[in-house]
Amino acid sequence: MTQTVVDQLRESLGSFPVTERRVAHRLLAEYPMAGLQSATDLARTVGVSTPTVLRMVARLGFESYVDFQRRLRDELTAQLSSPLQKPVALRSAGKKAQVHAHIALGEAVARNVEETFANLSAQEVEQVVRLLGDRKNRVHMIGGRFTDALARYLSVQMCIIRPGVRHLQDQEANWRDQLLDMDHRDVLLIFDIRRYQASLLRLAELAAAKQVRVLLITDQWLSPIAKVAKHVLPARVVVPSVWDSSAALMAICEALLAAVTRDNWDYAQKRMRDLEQLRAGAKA
Amino acid sequence: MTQTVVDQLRESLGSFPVTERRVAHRLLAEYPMAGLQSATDLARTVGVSTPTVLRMVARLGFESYVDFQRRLRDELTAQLSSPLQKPVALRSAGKKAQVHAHIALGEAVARNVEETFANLSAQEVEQVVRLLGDRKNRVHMIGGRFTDALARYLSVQMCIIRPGVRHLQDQEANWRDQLLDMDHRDVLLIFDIRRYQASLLRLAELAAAKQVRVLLITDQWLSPIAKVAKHVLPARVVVPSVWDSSAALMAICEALLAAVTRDNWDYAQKRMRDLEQLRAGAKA
DNA sequence: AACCAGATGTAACGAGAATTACAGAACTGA
DNA sequence: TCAGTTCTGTAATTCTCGTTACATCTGGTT
Repeated sequence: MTQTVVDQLRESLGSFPVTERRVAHRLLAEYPMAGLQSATDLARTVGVSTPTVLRMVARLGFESYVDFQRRLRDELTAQLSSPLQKPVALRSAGKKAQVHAHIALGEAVARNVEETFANLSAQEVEQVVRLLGDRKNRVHMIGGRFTDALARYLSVQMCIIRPGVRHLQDQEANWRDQLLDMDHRDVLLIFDIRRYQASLLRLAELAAAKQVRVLLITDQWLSPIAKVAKHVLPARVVVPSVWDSSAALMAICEALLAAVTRDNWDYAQKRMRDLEQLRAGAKA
Repeated sequence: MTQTVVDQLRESLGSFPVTERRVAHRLLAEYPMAGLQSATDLARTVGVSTPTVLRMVARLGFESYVDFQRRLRDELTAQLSSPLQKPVALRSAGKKAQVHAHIALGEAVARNVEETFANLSAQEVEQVVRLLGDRKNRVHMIGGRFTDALARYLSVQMCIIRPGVRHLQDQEANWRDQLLDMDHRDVLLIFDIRRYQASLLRLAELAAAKQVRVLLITDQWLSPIAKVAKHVLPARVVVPSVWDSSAALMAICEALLAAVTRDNWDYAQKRMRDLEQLRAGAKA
């Protein structure tokens, strides 16, 4: 947007005829709502005729009054997009918790995410990011029964910004084969929350024995895999539900992804462009 | 002002008929600008008829559409009067943001989750829960490139507490076949955030045409699927990263799962016990 | 004093809007 | 599956609004 309507108004208002200037002033005084009424209404409140309003708008360089209003709306949406919309209170609920159980859960998740990040070691995060971002490393990801979705989620996105990333099938028979070719240049990212899965522990131990760097994303009580992992990132998972929440784990994934992307931005950007082209080519 | 229009919308939206609800959602998504257009324009962008918009406004208790618009304007002026006019400062952090960028992201995710739940309609959540919990319905889930992990996540867990839940393969050829057997007893839960996937829209349209109840979990700008969906649950996805965050979507999943589990607790508990036994048997 | 140009309002026009009535479609519960 | 009810879009109506042409007025100039 080259210049906002207010600026235009202030600037050229001086050269306007009296009545039109009055309109401009009203507009500035009640900006921008005054301009979202009908031209007739605006004219009435200012005490001039409708055409005067229209002429003023035309003098500003707009094709029509509708044009002018559209412009105002666009400006407003741009401004409103960020600072407004703050969620109403929300904490107040209290006894209503029963009625709106889902709200309580949402609160809990938000709190979990906060606490999770407050408890993360900045250094550890950095080191994990470096391992995942280093293209000399091959990266493998896997998760448990529920958390495997996270391994998928992260691997799909990580694949976009760098090569050598794969999601391991959680069939034990499958990853046994994969393990064969792994060595100290491999990184294995495992997701494991309670109830911890024995098969994953076996995998982690075997991998560690082969000098594979094992990274673990787990709950606050730490999966036994922590014992063989090079880095551990714990998250809060408790919510008022029968189930645990993996949302904080996902937030960690997203933080890692954001960091890796940022640290390898030049490379990633180029790669993403190439991918776009490939895809576009496939469609044509 | 007793109650803002947004509140009214969120509160009563759940008891609205489908098309009117769609209007309400668009209104919430682009609040309040969407309501300052002409009713006809709004109707067009939502894909319903003008009278539907007017009926929705009437249902909210307004005398006329003009009345409604006046109210919106008044609210806006009240809000705009002081605290705005300045484009978001917020950046203040500066270099510290660089060092602990992951913390900033965590904060943003937490905030997103809060706002997401604050903006959900309790009724709509309930209705979705009922649809997903009703064992007479077959339930299908699918997501887009990134969000499909969520579809997987939720389906895996939902499978545990009730039968008839499946995750659709996101290959277009695959779900085309599945669609053949769907009818009014089926529920299709779709995840779709920007950039919205054309294939999912096709799926949703075909399904809706076959009387399948389409549920949509999307971002705050609403996937075009909203036009054919029976229920829409929007989430905040913006974080300080190149990527969008799906964490709030996951929180919604978990809220839904918690509610469905609670509402069918007797059945679910029994089923889970049976599953345990089966698994123990397999191991022995 | 007469004239002229820009400014302003009045009135008529036409487009598009809100509103209403109605008929067909979809949904609900037996 | 079928009746009764609720939704929803179509189409006709009415009204308001933006737009335009024109007449009046004002102030400054010859």
